[in-house]
Amino acid sequence: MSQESSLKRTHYCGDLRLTDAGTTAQLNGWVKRRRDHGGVIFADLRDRTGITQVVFDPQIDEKAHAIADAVRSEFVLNVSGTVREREPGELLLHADAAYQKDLAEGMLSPAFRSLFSDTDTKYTLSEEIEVATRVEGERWLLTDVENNRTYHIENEEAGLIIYQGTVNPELDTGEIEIAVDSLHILNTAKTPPFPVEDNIDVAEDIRMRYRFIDLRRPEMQKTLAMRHKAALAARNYMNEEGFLEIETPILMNSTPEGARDVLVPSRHYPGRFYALPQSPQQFKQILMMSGVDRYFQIARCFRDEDTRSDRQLEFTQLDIEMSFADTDDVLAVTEGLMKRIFEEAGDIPVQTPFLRLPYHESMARFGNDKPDTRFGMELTDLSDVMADCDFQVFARTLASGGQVKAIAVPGGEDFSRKDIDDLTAFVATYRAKGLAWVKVTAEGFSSGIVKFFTTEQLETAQARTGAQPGDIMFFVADKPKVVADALGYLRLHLGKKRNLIDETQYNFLWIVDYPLFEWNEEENRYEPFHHLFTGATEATLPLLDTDAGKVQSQHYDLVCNGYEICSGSVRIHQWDIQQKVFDILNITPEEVESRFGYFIDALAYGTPPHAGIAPGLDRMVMLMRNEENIREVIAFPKSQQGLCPLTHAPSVVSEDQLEELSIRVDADN
RNA sequence: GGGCUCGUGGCGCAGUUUGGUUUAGCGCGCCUGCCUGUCACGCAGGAGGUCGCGGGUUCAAGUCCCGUCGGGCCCGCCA
Repeated sequence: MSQESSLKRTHYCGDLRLTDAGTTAQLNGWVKRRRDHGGVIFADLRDRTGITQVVFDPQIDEKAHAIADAVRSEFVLNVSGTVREREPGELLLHADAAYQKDLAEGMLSPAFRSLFSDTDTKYTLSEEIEVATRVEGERWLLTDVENNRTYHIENEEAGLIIYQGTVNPELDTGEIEIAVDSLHILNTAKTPPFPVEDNIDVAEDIRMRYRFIDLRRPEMQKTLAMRHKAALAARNYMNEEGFLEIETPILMNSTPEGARDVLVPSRHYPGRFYALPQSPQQFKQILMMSGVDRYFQIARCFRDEDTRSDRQLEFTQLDIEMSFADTDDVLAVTEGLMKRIFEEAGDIPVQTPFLRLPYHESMARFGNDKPDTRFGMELTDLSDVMADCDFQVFARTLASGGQVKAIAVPGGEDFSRKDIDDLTAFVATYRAKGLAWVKVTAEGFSSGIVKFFTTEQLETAQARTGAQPGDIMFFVADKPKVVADALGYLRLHLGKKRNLIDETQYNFLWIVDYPLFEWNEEENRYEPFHHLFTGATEATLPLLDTDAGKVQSQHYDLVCNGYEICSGSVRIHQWDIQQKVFDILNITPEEVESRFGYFIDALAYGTPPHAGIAPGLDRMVMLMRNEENIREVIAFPKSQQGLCPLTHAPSVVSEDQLEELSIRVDADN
């Protein structure tokens, strides 16, 4: 047998079960931990599927045992041997469920101790006892440190069941082990900077610097596998629905609209640059003009803007476009896609169709267009009742065209002065100048500002916010945008902080009926609310000529648990309407020609009505994995400053390379 | 572009407020030895630190000041 074939594994480390006992098996993997008992050595062998305990016993193979002496964490091993049943958990005794308290507190009562010694004096517990809770209220591991003995305790209907044995109920493979008769150390390893296990407390930059070790952790392997499954589910679904996967260029033209482009210098054309796609928007529309009918692509997109915990310089979208389709068609396909991905990759049941919420209603009730609807605390408008109140902050704001809105926080009566100060600082980041509050107590309203309001005003506030005795009402008075931001983010902040959110819930929600244009106060002109090629609803199309601000677009966003996960629209496919949009936006024919010439030209050669959408893969995986940080679901993410912690990209290039590109670097920057 | 925050053995932290009894401490990990049933093994012993970097104040700086680099969160930005 060649070396290569002799190392071929028969199973993955997570595969073996009791039914395999008696057979032989060969495993490859990394050593999670080695436990040397002098006479016998245990090691937990890990690969991406799980862990199997391997035993090096000199009575089985003296040579393997001798080699195992040198084995350390993260060594790469090949082992073969017999799959052996572990000693089953020997039932030791039953105990009353009342002893749960002993276990929870880790302080064993004399009565609990005597249970052990009454069974058999050899089980007498020493003074040094460690209790580890495996599952709260259900399973514990009790270790008698001095006697070096371990007991598994389970809470079942009959009470606590205590057993002793070598089965490890924590491992899927815990009923067997491998009695090793042959060991090859395939490679040694330096001591890892942190242990390869879940729930480690290690700074993110350390994890990123050693990402190849970090990714070995079971949770990370799970994420990588889920990401793969999500992409696979999407591909299969789109294929079944008749979509063609087509690649579009990574090197394309810079578009001055929108986010900053990531630029790539051209060697053939000094001073000219390619841009990496912010999305394949124009190409996918051209594919519709090209008769492709239904297109999709798992597309890498690039936006050179500062990152956030849910934003990266490069990210992945499931880019979709379909011809002869309207809003309902796109939403239906997307709902099916979400159902398929979340159920297949995340094992998360999804009910379709999704609710549709008009943009203005979302803004009014939640302060933004990506509401987390897993909890209440909705925003309520009090502008009408507060207009003639004696609280000058409110009255003056309202007199100058502002707004007063409020939310009620359940159980917020216990907020201290400092809590409220902290929350005031929190809303200040959204430019709110203050945060007024009134507590609702059993005795009535309580706050320094109660005297400025009539009872009727406060009762109306209570009725509208739904505040109950024991709650607190927070008010913000300002320009509508500030009120929406401040209270919207305060709602989210408190929802998380006060544990009002059911983490197991997935609330999918369409946001629809967006305006087509947004008025830019400073520059005194309209701007596209989304992009230049978004179509208008048929009903509001005539307003293009009369009142552009009131035109509704055929744009839609899909929101889940506070994250925008898809964004799309029915596109403009008629030249005359596109022209009107350019006119309203004051884009001159010369500009149109130079920026979108090819696109406008194509539009005139028989463009079918078409519509599309782009679900964000990263955010979907974040949601399914319950992660709040996008870096957790990307194999090799960049830091907040856009650096690759592993390769240190971007890097300085040679003078020769720069010269070829006709680029001179300003050394001061 | 801006605000906040962190940086102390391999990792996680304490010490910095008010400069000096701290020889910079603790837990984990690591190394050596012992141990045949552990799975967070145990026991005994041991090694390991330019306190991010540079400058300054001072008799004296991990601690105070200035600058700088790096990580994170957020605002702006992200059609």
